[in-house]
Amino acid sequence: MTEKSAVEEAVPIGEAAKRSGVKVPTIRYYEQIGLLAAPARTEGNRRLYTRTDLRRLAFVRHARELGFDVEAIRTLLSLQDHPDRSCASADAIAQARLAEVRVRIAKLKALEAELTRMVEECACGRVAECRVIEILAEPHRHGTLA
Amino acid sequence: MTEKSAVEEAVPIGEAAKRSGVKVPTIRYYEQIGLLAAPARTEGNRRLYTRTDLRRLAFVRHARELGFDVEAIRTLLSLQDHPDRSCASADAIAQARLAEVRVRIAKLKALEAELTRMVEECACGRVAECRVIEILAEPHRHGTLA
DNA sequence: CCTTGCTCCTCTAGTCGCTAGAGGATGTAG
DNA sequence: CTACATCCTCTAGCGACTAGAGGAGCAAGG
Repeated sequence: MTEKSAVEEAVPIGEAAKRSGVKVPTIRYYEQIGLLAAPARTEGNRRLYTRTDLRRLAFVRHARELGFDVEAIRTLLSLQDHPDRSCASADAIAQARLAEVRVRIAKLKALEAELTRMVEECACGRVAECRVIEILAEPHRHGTLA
Repeated sequence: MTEKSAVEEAVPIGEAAKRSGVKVPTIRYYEQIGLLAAPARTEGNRRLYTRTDLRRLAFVRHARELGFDVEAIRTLLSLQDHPDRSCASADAIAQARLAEVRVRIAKLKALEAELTRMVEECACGRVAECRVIEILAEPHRHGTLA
């Protein structure tokens, strides 16, 4: 340690990755696509992340975990920068995402049911009488599933 | 109609797309990656799909709807061609997929809960007191979700 | 016969959100 | 001073398509 406890504002990208749980190349990628602003650099051209940068990074990570796409996160970040504005659009984005998630869950449950039927009925003999293959081969009306 | 009802074996790619519910470029793509064998062609170099081809196409579509990846479908198709073999690997593939689906469902339910909390608590005032933004900004232990 | 307009052909490049690797510079500890 | 870790930029790849350019074939109407 040279002189930590006192000031020690900014950390290099590896530390930022560790603290945020976002991988190093991913952080650089976010910067490249303009999702995160380019941080300050050292003399030696290395990125230095301040506490503020780290907070944004954590925000992005959390939002990605919730499945928001990059465009949505861009909007959410810019909303965060304007606390006086109405949060109606943030709400709309979250609601839209919630609707998507519910649709996905419903579809996956239908899949689960069909897959369960497949594996339960498979007596694991020859392919000729295999329910898995049979069900897949069945004539199938379009768009029932997925 | 020139002479339909009698023989009328093969259809062009557009018809195949309509009947299978797989889009034209996707059918060509499946051929390109070797998931489907190249069908016969007319003198004028157009693809002609027989009933057998259409059956395979429907099989692939159904499998994709169930979320099997192309590699899994390759295996399932080759199993279908050997009805005398054991169907254990078909069963294994389906079981693996079922496990994946269950994991996805569990994760999505966690997401749903968190998103629901967000939108329910959002009083839709200013961003400053918006729960959606607030929750995203919260310090967050890694890997709880997703 | 000829044009119109549809389907078809091949080929390349783009999508999304990363991830991997090459090839090199910089920083730090022993 | 020499390892070695970490950092830099840049390009290419992943899966499963999708979009578009640029052209050929074909059936039907005038």
